[in-house]
Amino acid sequence: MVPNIDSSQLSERSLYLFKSLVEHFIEDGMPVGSRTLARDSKLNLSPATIRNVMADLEDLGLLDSPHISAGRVPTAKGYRLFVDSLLSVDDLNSKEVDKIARELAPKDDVPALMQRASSMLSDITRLAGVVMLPRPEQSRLRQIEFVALSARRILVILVVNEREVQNRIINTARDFSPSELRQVSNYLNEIFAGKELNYVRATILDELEKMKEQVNQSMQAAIAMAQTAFDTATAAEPDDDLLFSGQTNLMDAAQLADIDKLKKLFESFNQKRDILHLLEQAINASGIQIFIGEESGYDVLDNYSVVTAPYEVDGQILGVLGVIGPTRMRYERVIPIVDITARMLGCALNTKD
Amino acid sequence: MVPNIDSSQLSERSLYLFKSLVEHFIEDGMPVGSRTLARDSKLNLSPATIRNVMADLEDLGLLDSPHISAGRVPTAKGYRLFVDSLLSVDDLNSKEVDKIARELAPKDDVPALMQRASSMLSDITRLAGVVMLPRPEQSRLRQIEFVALSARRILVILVVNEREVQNRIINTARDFSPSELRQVSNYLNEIFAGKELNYVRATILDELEKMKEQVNQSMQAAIAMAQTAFDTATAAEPDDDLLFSGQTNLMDAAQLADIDKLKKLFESFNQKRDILHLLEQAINASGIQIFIGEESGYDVLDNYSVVTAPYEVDGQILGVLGVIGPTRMRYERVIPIVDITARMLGCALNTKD
DNA sequence: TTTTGCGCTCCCCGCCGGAGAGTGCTAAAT
DNA sequence: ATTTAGCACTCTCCGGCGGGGAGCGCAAAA
Repeated sequence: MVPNIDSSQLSERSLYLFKSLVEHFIEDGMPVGSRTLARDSKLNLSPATIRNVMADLEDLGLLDSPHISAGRVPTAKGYRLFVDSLLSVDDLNSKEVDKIARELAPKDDVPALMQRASSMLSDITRLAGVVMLPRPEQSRLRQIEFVALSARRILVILVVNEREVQNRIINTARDFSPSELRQVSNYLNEIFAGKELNYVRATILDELEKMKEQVNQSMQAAIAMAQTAFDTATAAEPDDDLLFSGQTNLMDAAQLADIDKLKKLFESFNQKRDILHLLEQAINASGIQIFIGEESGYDVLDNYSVVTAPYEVDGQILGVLGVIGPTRMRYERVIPIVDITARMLGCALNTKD
Repeated sequence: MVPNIDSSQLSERSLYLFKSLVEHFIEDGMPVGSRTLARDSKLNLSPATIRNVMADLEDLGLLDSPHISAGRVPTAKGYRLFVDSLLSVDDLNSKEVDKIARELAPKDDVPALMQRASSMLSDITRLAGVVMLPRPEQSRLRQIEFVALSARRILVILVVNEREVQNRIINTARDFSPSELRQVSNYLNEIFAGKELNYVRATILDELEKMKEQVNQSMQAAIAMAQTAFDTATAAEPDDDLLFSGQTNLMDAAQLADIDKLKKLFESFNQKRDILHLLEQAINASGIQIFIGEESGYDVLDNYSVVTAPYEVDGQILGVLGVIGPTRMRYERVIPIVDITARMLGCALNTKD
């Protein structure tokens, strides 16, 4: 892999021209020629000079030409340099900031809030939005309750993280009386409240072992029953952790050959696996993260870019959100939108506690 | 609107030719000419004769030709006649039946089962699958419980229809003691168990009024509190009642102009409104229902057909499922698949009770 | 170092012309 | 009265051709 280009390796003039070229291309999607660039840039240079510069930039792998006489187009590496060193980020339209703030008012439950955030992102950027839900590993058990539905069917309720509620219905081998159930829930709440779900699941059997002599038979059976509840509860949502929206925005300019790539992209949205892995990479890098084209390593993302930002509460990163669109996107607009949406989502989650 | 054609209005020969034409077109998507038809149909007729017949069929509005010299293509009305009177339905490949049966084994909770059914449909038909979740109006309250999370936050649990559980967290104006909560839930369970959710919501205030003198103050407050729970519970899922899958299957042959129509279709999947209305029409017509092209009245569905079947438990229709694809689909395959999936889903829902 | 001039390459578009597929019509055949 | 054969006609779908336009690279001049 050829190394990325650092802006210090290039003359000011080259950088300036490169920047206007990229901006120009992002604007109207056509390969940019030396004439156009000469006309539009304020430097008074002839097309020939600019051709020389562009030839150099092409040698560095920043530009490419679709065919020998067709103007230049930025490569993925070119976009990389552009967003890393040359981008002047827009101030956000205050109307848009207001809109985000309004939509992300902390009035809903968590899933609805996430859904909102995703729709937000896609609406404002006119691209596809994605939100990774807070990772269940960080879920702490707050309270557990049992409700007897009938003799042998018990509803197990897990209150997690102050706000989320999960429940499972369990068919038991024998009856449990209400007082037994109350006893078990008291016992479990005492030991496990505030602990991580995964920890609870892992240790609940050990506990049972330890308690073998101290508690009575029925209690043991009840705890074993509770364990199956945890097993299903913690294992049950491996695929429900990404929220997409606005995929149709990507169908706007899609032409002939693109449709096939787009189909593959949509399919990877459905399978979620690739996108999830990508976002997981972004979760630890604090701040905006940008994956450009094939450099992400996932070839469904060839010609598409992903702009992400983690959202956090009390400095604790809960998840990642972002936007997916063609590499040729208006980064200077998209970046602040993703950024502020992540912040506001953090706020919304915070004030709810 | 021109009336639909009844098969009795046409000669046997016309019908036979029409049928082979439609089958041929469904097979390979190209307009069918008189030569091809003459060759393939077992009748020994010359192309010229067949041209005459086709001209008649075109006059009746069953066929259309893209341009003057391009063979014929069925119109929506043509497809209508085809599926109503001419279709010979395939026996289903037993491997596929097995697959459906296996996937719809009643091991999951209801939402997962529905999701499975939808994926099923799209996988086997290679079209888009859709499942309408059981209508909440038919939900009967089975049990209501309160769990105190903290002084002023109460978790309300509604057990509905034996298997579904809904819950809401309510912030209350004042504290409620556990015993108060138990009192209220006992009271409500006594009165409302087995009643429809909407009925409960509508009458809970009246009840409160009636009881004004008979019960104490705290009880009244508690019931009022419970009402807010019902309001959110019954009003909260107006958009979460359709499950799509396999949309990407529709991107297969989509060409140039189609991409725009397809985008509109996808958008209407997201908004759900139109499709929901359509499926609601199908809920009362028992058995397979087919909407062909623009005859559905929704112009996003121009050039697309929807094949639906209601699914039921104990003769009680719970919802509708189906498949969406181009009008040019293999009805003889799709229809039995939708049919059997609906039946099996009914079974799966049944054995769970 | 920059510009000018020039020749070259390639895309795009419209045009033409022929092949192919299919039609409609008329007149002949059954 | 049907059915068929024959024929002229209409359209689409290439492939080839050619000019215009955009843009490049290179070399020589400024």
